[in-house]
Amino acid sequence: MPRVTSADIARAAGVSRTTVSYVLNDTPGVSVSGATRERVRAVADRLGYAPSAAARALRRGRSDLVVAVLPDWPVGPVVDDLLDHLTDVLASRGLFVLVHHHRDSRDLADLWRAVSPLAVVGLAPFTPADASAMTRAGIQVVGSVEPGGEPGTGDFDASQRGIGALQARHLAGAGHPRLAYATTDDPRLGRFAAARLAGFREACATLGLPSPRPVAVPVGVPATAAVRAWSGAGVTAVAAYNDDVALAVLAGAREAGLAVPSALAVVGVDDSPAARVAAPPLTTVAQPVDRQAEHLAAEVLAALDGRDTPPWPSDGARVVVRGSA
Amino acid sequence: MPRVTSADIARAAGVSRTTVSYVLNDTPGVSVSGATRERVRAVADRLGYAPSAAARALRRGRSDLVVAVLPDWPVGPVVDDLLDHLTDVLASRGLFVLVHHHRDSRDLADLWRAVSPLAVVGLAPFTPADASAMTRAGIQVVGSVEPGGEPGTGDFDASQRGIGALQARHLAGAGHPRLAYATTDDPRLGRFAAARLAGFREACATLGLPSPRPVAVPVGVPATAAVRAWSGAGVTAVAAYNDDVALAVLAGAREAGLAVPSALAVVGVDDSPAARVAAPPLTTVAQPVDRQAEHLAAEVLAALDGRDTPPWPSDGARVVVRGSA
DNA sequence: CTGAAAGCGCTTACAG
DNA sequence: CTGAAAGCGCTTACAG
Repeated sequence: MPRVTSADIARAAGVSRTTVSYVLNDTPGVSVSGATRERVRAVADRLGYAPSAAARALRRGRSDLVVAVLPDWPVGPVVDDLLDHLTDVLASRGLFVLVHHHRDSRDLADLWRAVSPLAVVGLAPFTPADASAMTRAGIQVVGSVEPGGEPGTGDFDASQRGIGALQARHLAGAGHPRLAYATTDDPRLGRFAAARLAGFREACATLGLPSPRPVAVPVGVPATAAVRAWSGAGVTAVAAYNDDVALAVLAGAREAGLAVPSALAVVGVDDSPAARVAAPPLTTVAQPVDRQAEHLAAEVLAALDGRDTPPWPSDGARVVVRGSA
Repeated sequence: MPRVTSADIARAAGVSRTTVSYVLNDTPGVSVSGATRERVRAVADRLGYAPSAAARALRRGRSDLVVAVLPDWPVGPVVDDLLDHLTDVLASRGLFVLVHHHRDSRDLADLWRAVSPLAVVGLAPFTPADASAMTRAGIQVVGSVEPGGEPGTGDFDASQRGIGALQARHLAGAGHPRLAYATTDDPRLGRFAAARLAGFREACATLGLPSPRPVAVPVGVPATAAVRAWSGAGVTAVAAYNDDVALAVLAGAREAGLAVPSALAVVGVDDSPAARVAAPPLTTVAQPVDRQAEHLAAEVLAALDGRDTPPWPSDGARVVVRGSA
């Protein structure tokens, strides 16, 4: 069966397509008699009419879509929250958020052949090439772009580094002279983990502490060997890439018979539910997801309205002190 | 600046729009001279041409989009994996998967005004109304539909119930005569949690055990009171909605001074990294995400090709026995 | 081997 | 208050 179009509605309702459009879109400033309105709606309903998104977008010259591009690594619970929030905020402007899991190796350009979003939100920095291609295609780009393709710059990386620095300062503030860093063994997390580590090491340097080499700790298995090695090297505190890694360190300490936090202090990132009920409860870094989401939404709205983008919320992450450090 | 169109390319390259389309789409069966091909591509590149997805879709009568609709509740780590996988598999057919976090209250119909997917994958059952509206709009619907709007039927619910049943059988098999069920306190999880609970209670009945009333256990805080109540009522084993809830029960047992599993056995769902390194390591139910994703992809492909949909993988979830039960 | 033309389904000035 | 017509940008039969 062929698709039901607005012409079908018009014919069946005995009006023009113009009127159908006016009624179905509640176009302001036009007056259509109540009876006609009702008839058009009834017919549309009866025929199961669904307007063509493609035709709408083509004619209007824009869509109501915002695409959020997720990076090539496991994002963790924080990002899901963030996307939910973003969806809610943009919904109030009639926009729909669609998320693309950018795991495959295809070029983003291919995606834009399939969908024309009004704006794109990057949860990880875009390459300059991707960013300029999108801009030229008339898509608003929100989220950071690596200037010159070099990591380590931009708001996004800055905020990640801030997290690492927070961990270092907390641990140093508790009097630990020798820190370790437990990073992830997931290769996809490369640059994300790198930013947190970099912030951690910079802070160590600033504090006059030795900058540790990172140790890769797989999640879901007790990091017993790593804990023993640290213990042997005089390390009394370790910062982890995230809570899952921190939990693996905690389990390693348990296996190795090291008391936490007296013999080994541990601090994670994410403030996950599991971290809150660990033994001992995990000290961790919490990111203000709500504020981040609101900021992202504000950036999208600003870009669409041609206003200047608001500055990043500065005082974002904070240490949640619990039992482990 | 106005959008660059294929007409601009044609003009600049001194060819017709037909030729531009042939070259840029690598249309098979047409022969365009190598020189022309090169020139067209060069011009398109120089001008930063990006074809209009809307026009393409309108003309072709279909898009290359598959929208996955996430339900109104926190999905957990399993679903992220599943979506990544689905994205990969469908990419090999030139399809793009876009995820919609269906948290807002808007009708799905509104979404279809903004985007016309080829198919929609529901990670939770669709209402019959939504399903039929999508079908009438020419969208292939994959994933279960509630027949008559009643929960509890369909492949999806069946598989969720299987999880609850698995927990009950495992606990009963270990000789526990009196079981408890710890459900989530998240109101959004309503029917999802309900399906697991229903499966659990049915299995209890079949096994001749009393069917417990569920107790809501918030995640991230030790469920000490709940544990004490169970203990006082002679309960020696509890099944949890998921690992986060199970971890909260574990923490409650710790606080209440109950040894796990000897005084209280606990079994979760998800096989999360945190569960694997808990103290004691959590016994849990693992779902075969890869197989589920492959099945979902197969369903989409079958729907698009007009073939019959393959049956659900039957032997899905399994208990991973660790230290807690 | 290449081009002129039709048409996908909508919205919106414009004319009555 | 309502309708005829143009045009968004593409692809693809069709004609040369």
